Amino acid sequence: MRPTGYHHGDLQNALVGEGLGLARRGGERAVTVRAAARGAGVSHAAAYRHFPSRRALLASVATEAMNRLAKVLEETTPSDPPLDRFRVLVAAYLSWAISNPGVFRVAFSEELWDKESLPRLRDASDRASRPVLDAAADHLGPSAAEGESRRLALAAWAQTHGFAVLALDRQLTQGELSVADQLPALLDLAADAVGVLARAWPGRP
Amino acid sequence: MRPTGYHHGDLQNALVGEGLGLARRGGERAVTVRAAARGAGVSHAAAYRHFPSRRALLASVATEAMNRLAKVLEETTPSDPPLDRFRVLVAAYLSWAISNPGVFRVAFSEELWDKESLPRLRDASDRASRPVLDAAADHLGPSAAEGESRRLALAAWAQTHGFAVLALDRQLTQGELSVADQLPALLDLAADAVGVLARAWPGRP
DNA sequence: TGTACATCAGTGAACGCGCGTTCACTGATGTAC
DNA sequence: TGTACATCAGTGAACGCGCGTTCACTGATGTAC
Repeated sequence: MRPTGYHHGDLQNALVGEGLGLARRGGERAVTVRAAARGAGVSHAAAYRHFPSRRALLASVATEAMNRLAKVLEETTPSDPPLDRFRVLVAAYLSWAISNPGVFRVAFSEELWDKESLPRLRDASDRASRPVLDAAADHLGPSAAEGESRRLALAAWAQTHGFAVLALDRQLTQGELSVADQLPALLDLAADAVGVLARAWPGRP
Repeated sequence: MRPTGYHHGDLQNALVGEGLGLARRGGERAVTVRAAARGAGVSHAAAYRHFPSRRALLASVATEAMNRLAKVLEETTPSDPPLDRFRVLVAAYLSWAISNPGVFRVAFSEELWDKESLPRLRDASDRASRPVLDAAADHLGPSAAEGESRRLALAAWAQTHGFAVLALDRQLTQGELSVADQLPALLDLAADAVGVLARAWPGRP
């Protein structure tokens, strides 16, 4: 539909876009039906033509967020040797999380993963974890059991996710520095730590 | 002051206790001045005799939460060999986080670490990280540089915290199982991963 | 090409909710004398 | 031991806020004929 004064044309996507902006500026709690509608220049009742509830809107925002994270990870150069791939993935994950704190948090919002399954969000999440799983499998080589490379991937992911969350929660700074200022040091530490983990992982030939 | 019908006697502590209960049941968003006062059997205006704002109440709740986590970590048996200490600490951290999800989250609430320092919360946090730092220093031995054992401690903490957060956000389950049901498998995986990390850490004699 | 009409995507007003915070107040406490 | 009084810790009502959600409605669109 072409946009007119009255009909918006693509309100559904516009609302998700606004939701991402709200998440960026204020985190999950800022993602409200009314604010998204306001941002899209539309009455808040109009949003209910496209989303049955705030939860549904938040789920779409989270799915888009998770897909963006997945895209960033997929776009890391996959031709590197496997061990370097870990470093590159860690750097991409941390950089994205720290540049997009509110959006990153919404992607993992407990509120959404709580109850029944949201298949599109689940798919986006699987997509995001694929590059790490692949790197682990490549690194351990074809002789490794599948379960073993999955364990390594989980451990590397937890390690990286932990650094991201702790940094966003200001647990790693000595006080005055902003999170972004500390990114280089953090990348060093995290990439080294994941490198140690992967290199020493049981099952490595 | 002795409690009477009119004067409560220890409202400040009672409000913090209620706040912990609210966090336990509903996470950070459930910790409100009005609900805490309600729980303590007092008008909500009364709470303002003891806390100047909701933020101040939440900070006290978070401080108490962090101190409880610290206590749990301190009470792990410190006589084990250093490498086993990591396993024990990881298990204690994860078990506590998964048994007290809402309280665990409040302890790390971004909202509180955001702005100016809250010295008592910072102290509680330092107290919680002490056992891990000590384990890292013991494990690496006296010849290791202080910075190096700090790096290992941070990496081990991030690893463990990452597992905790991912588990609470339902990122590690295949679907049907509850987080608590998966605790044994999670403990295995996380303790192994931290063990691999520590054993292989650069600088280990 | 023109028109009746079903359908769709908006509007604006309203409901009820729980919240943080403030205010003038009142009941209880403890201390100076 | 008794009493006046300052101080402290409560009460209850009120303000204003933003929210999710629903409702009857209206303007725009596109299709059957």
